Amino acid sequence: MAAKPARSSPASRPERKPFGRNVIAFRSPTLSTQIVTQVRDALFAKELRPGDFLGTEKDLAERFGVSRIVARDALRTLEAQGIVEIKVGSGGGARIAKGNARLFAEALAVQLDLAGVTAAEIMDAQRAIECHAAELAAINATAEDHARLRGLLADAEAKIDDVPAFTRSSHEFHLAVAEASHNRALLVQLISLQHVSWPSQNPTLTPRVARHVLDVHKQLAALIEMRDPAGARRLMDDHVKMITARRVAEHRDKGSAKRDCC
Amino acid sequence: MAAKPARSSPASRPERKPFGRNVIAFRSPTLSTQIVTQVRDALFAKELRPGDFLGTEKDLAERFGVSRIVARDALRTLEAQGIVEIKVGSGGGARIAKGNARLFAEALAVQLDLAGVTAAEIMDAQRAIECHAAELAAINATAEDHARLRGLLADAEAKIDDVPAFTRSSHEFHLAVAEASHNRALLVQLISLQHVSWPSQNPTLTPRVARHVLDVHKQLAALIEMRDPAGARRLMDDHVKMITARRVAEHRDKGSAKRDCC
DNA sequence: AAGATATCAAAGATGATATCTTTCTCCTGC
DNA sequence: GCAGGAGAAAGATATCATCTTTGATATCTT
Repeated sequence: MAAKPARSSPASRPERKPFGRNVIAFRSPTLSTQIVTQVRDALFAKELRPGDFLGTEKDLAERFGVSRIVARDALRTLEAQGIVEIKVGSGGGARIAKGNARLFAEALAVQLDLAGVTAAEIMDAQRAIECHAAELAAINATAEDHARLRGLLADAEAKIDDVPAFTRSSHEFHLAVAEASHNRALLVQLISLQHVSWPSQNPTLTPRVARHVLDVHKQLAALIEMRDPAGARRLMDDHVKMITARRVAEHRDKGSAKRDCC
Repeated sequence: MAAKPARSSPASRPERKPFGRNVIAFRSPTLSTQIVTQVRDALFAKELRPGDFLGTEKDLAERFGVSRIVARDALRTLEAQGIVEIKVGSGGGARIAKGNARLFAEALAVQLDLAGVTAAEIMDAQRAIECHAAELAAINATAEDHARLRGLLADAEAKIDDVPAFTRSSHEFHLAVAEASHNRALLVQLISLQHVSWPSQNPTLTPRVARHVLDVHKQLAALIEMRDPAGARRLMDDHVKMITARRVAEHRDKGSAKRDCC
C-alpha cells in the first residue's frame, strides 16, 4: 500500500514523515490494522518519536488513500494502545504519545483478570520485582532519592492515624523505592502490578500494623542510604511477604463473603 | 450494565461526570469511552467473563442509544486493549476475549520504547523475573513440567547448529521454566519483556556459546527436578547476567553503527 | 432408506465510503 | 480580556462491499 504524499497542508510541516516501509500486515487484511502496523513499526524504527505530529483524521485518510472512518479506526486503536494522543480543536490531531504507564498498567490488569490470575500469584510476582528494585535502589539511589524517601516517611508518620492517607503514602513509598532503582522497566511493572493488587480500602490496617509498616519502611530507607543491597533485598522480601499474607487473607475473606469458592 | 436510552437530543446533556475516581477517564467523556468504561468495569466486577457474547455493532449501538460509529469506536478500543474479540459474518460479533499475552506484550514493548528504556534496564528486570521464576519452578514444577523441559533440551540439542532454530528453542526453554513456576503473573511479564529484549537474529551466538547455553539449561533443568530453589535461582542469575552482557553489547554495536549516541 | 458428506445460496455481520451536523478548542481581531 | 471565526474531532445516517456462518439441498456411502 502506498502512502500518498497529498500535499494539502499550508505551511512547511517537516514533521510529515511518510512511512515508506512496507510491512507485512500481521494477519489482518483490514486497512485500519495496516495503518496501525505501519505507525507502530515506524515508531520502533525510530522514524517516529514521542511528540511527533501524525496528522489529523483527514490527513491520514488522504495520506493512506482511505476513508476517514478507516483513519478513525486506526487512531482509536493507536490511542487505546497508548501510541498516540488525540486532541480536538484547531491545531489538534494525533501526536505520538509520551510513555504512559497508566495505560499499560490497565492493560496488565485486564490481562491478569481475563486469565484469572490469583492474588497470591500477583503478590508473588510483585515480591520478585520489589526485592530486585530494593537491591538496585541500594546501589543506584541518588541523594535526591534518599531525600524523597525520607520525605515520604515523614509524610506517612504524620498520617499514621488516617488509614486511607497512610495507605496512599505507603503506596508512594514503594513506588519511590522502585524509582530509586533507576530501572524504568521495573518501575513500570511494579506500577502495573500495584494497579491490580493494591486495595483502595485497607481493612486490616490497624494502628499497630501501621506502626510496624512504618518502622520497616524506615529500616528499608536506612539500608538503601547505607548502600546495603543484600540487606535491602532481604528486608523487602520479608516486608512483601507480610503484605502478601494480609492481602491474600483479605482476598479470601472477600471471596467467601460473596460466594463459597474462590 | 446499564444502557442509556437517551438518544442524543443535541440540547440535553444531563450528566457530564458520571465516573468515579477509581475509574480512569481517558479524555473528555466521549460516548465511546463511556461504553468502554462500562464494559471494562463489568469485566472487573465479574459481570462479564471470557467468552461472553457482547453483541454486534448494531446491538451495542441500540443498547447504548448511540450510532453505529460510536459502538464501532468503542469496539476498536476494547479490541486494542484485548478485552474483546470480534468476528465478522453471521453469528459473529464481539465476545469477551480470553487472555491474550501477545497483545499485552506489545503494549509493554510500546511503552518501554516510548519511555526510551534501555536494553540494560530491560534485561535487568528480566533477570529479576526469571530468577524468581526459576526458584518457584524448583518448588512447584510437576512431572509434566520436567518432561517438557527435557523435551525442549533435546530439541535444542538437535538444532544446535541452526542458529535461528536454536535461538527459538532456547527462548521456549526460558518460557517453559516460567510456566513451570505456575505463576501466570510472572509468565505474562516475562513474555512481555522477551518480546522487547529477544532479538530475532542472534548475531553473537557462536557454536561455542550455544554449547555453553545448552549446558547451563541442562543444569538448570536438573536443579529444578532436584527441587533446589536456591541453586536454580543462582544458576539462572548467572545465566541471565551472561545473556545480558551479550545483549547489551549487541545493542551498543547496533546503536553505534547507526548513530553515535545511544 | 438412513446417514454422512459435499456444495451452494441466503442471511447476517463487519469493512468501508460519503456526507452531514454538532461540539469542542485554539487563535485572532478587536 | 473577550467574542467570534476557523479548524478538528465527535457523532449521525445512509449505502455499498465483502466475508462467514449457516441452513438447505444434493449427492455419495453404508
